[in-house]
Amino acid sequence: MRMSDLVAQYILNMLEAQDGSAEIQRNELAGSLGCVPSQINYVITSRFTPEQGYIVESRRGGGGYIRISRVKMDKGTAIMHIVNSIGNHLDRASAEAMLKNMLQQDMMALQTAKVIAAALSDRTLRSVDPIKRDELRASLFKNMIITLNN
Amino acid sequence: MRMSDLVAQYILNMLEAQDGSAEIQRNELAGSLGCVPSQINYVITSRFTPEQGYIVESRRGGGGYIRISRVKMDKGTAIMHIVNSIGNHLDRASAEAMLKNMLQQDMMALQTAKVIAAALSDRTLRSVDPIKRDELRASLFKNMIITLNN
DNA sequence: ATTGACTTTGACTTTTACTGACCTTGCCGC
DNA sequence: GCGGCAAGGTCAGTAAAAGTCAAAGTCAAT
Repeated sequence: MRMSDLVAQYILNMLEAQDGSAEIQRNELAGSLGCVPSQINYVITSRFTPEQGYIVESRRGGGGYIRISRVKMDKGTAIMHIVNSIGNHLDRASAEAMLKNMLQQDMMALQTAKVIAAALSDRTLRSVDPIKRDELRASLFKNMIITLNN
Repeated sequence: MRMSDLVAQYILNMLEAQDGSAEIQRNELAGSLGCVPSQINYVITSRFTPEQGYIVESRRGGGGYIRISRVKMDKGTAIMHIVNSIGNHLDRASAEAMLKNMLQQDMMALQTAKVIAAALSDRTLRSVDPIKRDELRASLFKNMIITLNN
């Protein structure tokens, strides 16, 4: 079995045992599984993405950690469908349309929708090269709406 | 648990119990929590900054003290104050500190704070050149929180 | 044999926490 | 005023994490 699969399996087991939330220490886990620490990062960025329904938070420094949580699927399948339909680019008009739709379906509060719309506006993103802008918008949109489930 | 979290927790409890104002004695607190006195300063400078909505006053010498108080303002004023205090750059740590404070002061719903945090995280902004990232973060933060006014 | 996607690695970076030696300030008794 | 004790302040150095990135390796499909 590949090292990356072992690491992923370990995290999945932990999520299973702990109600969808796992907190690990990178160096410790790497040590106990016998791999280099950066392998953990690789596994996380390749297998625990928003597209796959996970939220990852971390902190450096003494007593640091990496926390991985699985989004709850019950009410949230609609959100996962949306996240997966987006791809790597998202233009402003599409983003706004999706947002309007989600609001109409009561998938979020009005205040939340306004905040998201502000983040995705061209005005906010004007410092970003237009070529990169839609890529960033996709990332922003996905990462923001995935939090709505938890 | 980290020592710094213990100290912070102690102070927060005191603020909670005493209507937003806490007075401590540095050496005494360090002694009772089992850390060196300068740890208290570390915690105060890293977690009870003006940016995070606190005012700290102190006096040396016999009968010295450190007083920490939470500043309170009405929501609209506070938002304007925060927006104005942010220049063209905003690093991740400051952004998180401000957000945490706004949440604690009930300036937004938890869901909203989560969405904003997701937008400001280094993970979401990964595709942006680190030099430009803080500039973008400032823009995102300001534009998002300004919508909370209406 | 070549390609290209995925994996593995380790050197280097950044962030956060903790500590102790030394500094400054205020109070008090003489 | 002066000296001494009793606070708190500063700062630089060390340690303890996690993050980044590019080079090298693997392997299946062509």
